[in-house]
Amino acid sequence: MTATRNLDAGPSLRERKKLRTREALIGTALELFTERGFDGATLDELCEAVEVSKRTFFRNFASKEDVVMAPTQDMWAAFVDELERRTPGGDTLLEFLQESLLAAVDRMTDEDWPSRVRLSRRLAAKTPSMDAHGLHFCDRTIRSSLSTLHRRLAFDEPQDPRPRLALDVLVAATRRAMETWVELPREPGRKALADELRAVFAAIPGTMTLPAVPREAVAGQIR
Amino acid sequence: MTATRNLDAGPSLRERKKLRTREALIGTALELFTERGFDGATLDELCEAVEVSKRTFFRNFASKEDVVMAPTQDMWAAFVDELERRTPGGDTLLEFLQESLLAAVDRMTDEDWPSRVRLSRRLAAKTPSMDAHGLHFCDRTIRSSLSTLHRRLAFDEPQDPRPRLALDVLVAATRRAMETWVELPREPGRKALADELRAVFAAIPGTMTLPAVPREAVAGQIR
DNA sequence: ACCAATAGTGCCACTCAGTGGCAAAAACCT
DNA sequence: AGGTTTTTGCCACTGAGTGGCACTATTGGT
Repeated sequence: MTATRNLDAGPSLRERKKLRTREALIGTALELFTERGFDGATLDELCEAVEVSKRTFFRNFASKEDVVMAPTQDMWAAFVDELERRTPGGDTLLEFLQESLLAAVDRMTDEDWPSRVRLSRRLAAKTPSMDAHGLHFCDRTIRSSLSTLHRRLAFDEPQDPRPRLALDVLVAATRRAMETWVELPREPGRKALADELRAVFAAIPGTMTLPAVPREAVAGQIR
Repeated sequence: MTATRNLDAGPSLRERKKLRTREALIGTALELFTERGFDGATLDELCEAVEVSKRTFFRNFASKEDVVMAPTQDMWAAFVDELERRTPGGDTLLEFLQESLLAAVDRMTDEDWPSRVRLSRRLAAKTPSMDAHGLHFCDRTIRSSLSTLHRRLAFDEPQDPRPRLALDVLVAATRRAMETWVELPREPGRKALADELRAVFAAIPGTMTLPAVPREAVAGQIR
């Protein structure tokens, strides 16, 4: 008479097992690709290392790029979720988005999330197709967030491009913050990433008014 | 005694021939993919239609996506070129970037550039891998523009994220403008695109201060 | 007009990402 | 235990992209 788990929750054995192979695929992929390069290792090799069929890989991930992007995607998923839950505190939309993203980063409690993101971003920097995949995922996140915003917030006109631009600014700032965070020495964690994010966020308003000052033209003059 | 074309310029016969097959590939690709879908037509079919070997295709374009993106890429290349040539008129960086982009659009004099871009963008909207490719190209453009800006303009600190954010904003605004331009009726031309761009550019400053107003919470309340 | 150098092309075989179908196995629920 | 469902493995297949080599066309010099 095995205990029925109708209501008492807890993920089923099946689900845990699936999660475990998923995690194994992500971890091994990051190791393997970091070691031999994204193009230097084939999917067959990865699947052999994890002892899983290629078919199973594609039931977990949409593409070879996808598995590497998983850590970053977790963060963006949490961000969208935060947008869904939080109520804006009477400030500007941009501040609301920033708070939501910081909250999302704060939810990435998995111990080796930072190091995985770092490996992932470094790979993306070297592999065009992976970077493209990441960009496209950001774009999908923007669209999904946009519909959430339109559902939960009140805007004057439905065609206003400003909410969308605000999301683009947020994503750009985040990418920028990650870029510098990845290069930081001593493998910093979530906290340091949050600091980088706040620093870039603080620079946003000044972006609009930044003057364009040409370098002394004479300096380049001949003779 | 064939005329030697040492100095008298003009593209050589070889170059013109190459250009012609390149144009043929772009035009036929847009037709074919629009008709049967990006994934519905294979490269072999395209090559057969243009009477060119697949090998030749890949000498002209880096990927299947690349050929479709060519028209948009032309515009961004002109933009980078404008950044190189123009001198900022004492305004803000963002205005300088906007002027440069409008100038680039103005240089797209090829008669069927607008319709090609339209087809291209519509395909990208339906094909994730193509959209990703386009995004990645925008990112490459940003990086290239950034180094041009750092060379030609004077910024206080080299690590300042604001120039980069400004470029991100420009690209986001441009994508947004194109999105609505593509959906316009009656197949408008460059002029209409410039108008859309100006409209979105005008909305940029307001993006920073756009308030986040929650929809009446009671509306969603149960009972 | 002819020739040597060079750029561009076609063809062929190959690797590898990604997909569909079906049968085997594992986990689930009485 | 037994019947159901979910997950996996295997196999064959399509199609993108690459490398190599021989072939042709263009070019510039003589």
